[in-house]
Amino acid sequence: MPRNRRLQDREEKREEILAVAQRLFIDDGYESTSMGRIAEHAGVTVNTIYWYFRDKDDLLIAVLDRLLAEALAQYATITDRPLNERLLWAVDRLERLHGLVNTVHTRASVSPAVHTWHTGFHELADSLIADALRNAGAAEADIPAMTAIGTFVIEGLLTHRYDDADKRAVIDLLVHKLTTVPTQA
Amino acid sequence: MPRNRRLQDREEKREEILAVAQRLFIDDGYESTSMGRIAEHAGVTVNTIYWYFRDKDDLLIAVLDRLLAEALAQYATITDRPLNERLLWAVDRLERLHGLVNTVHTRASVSPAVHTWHTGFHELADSLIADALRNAGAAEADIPAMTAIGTFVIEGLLTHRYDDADKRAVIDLLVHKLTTVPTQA
DNA sequence: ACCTGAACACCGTTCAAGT
DNA sequence: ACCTGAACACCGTTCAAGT
Repeated sequence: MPRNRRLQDREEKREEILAVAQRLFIDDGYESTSMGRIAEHAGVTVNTIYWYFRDKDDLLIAVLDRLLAEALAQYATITDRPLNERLLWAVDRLERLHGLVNTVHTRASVSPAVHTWHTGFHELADSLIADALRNAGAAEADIPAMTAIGTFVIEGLLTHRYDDADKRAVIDLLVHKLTTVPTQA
Repeated sequence: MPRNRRLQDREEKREEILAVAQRLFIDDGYESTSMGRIAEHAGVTVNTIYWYFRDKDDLLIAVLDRLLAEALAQYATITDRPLNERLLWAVDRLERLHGLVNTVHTRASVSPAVHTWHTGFHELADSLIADALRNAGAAEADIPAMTAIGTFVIEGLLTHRYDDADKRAVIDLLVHKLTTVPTQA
């Protein structure tokens, strides 16, 4: 089957470039990683990368999709844990990627493709957080604003570095304040 | 007074470059603004910029200090307003600069000078928010975590675009939840 | 279909040379 | 002290040419 063999080779090569790009983007940062270095580590010429990917942002999006799929698969295994545990898990899980969070924000303002990915990502993240808040008993009217706050706190904990105790304190306080009914002091 | 004349000229030239850089950084973004375009708009050669500033990050920091001083001066005039009004003011005031927020985060991981500026900025912002929370009657033990949450929500509202009604909803909910004493539902 | 060598336009930065 | 012309090493991307 030459047709299948070909297709598999193509997929393998693409995957290899992707794996190299992912490692370099995470370890050294998107900006500090030149197409030349990716090519070098993958054992190809720069132009070859452009055969498999439209441009550097397209490569970034492919890496992001790869990471997102992996994270979602893992998240599915802990959906029964309490809300604060799940948020802490998400922050710990995504902490290695904090550089990419910034990169997405930066590139989204320049690349329409990254902007689209970013929008889609937040729709997904928002629906996950909204579901979690509903399960934790939050008032329906407050869900959209609460979801935004949850997203911002996760992003904030990712992009600014906090130690484990502080992360837990922030998340516990947030969940406690958001999911209990307030009465004026 | 040739000495003073000289000093004034120098200060004027520096200010002119700075003003051009600030406008271009805000309007077009830090990455999209080349040193060449700044020089062109300021009517000098690229090398001249390097006479007044160490490098592009140093220029960025000078712009940030300029913007911060201006914002702080304006903030001083509204310190008597309630907490949610002040937070909303800050978001509206800084919204034009949302691109620079990202830029600071990106450059902080590459330039030690920007990293130092970013750290100093957050110390200042944290102390302002902590004071505001104390005045609003927040429990002392919760202040650090609350301050982090406040910072993250402001940054989130800046970097993701929300319309006025949504911004207000998020801030009002946040302030309400943080500054009232909760009791279990 | 897949890959390359060589070029393109651009970038931030430097340096010897001028005044 | 201040400014320039010209260069440097690098960047993402393209293209004609090969197989």
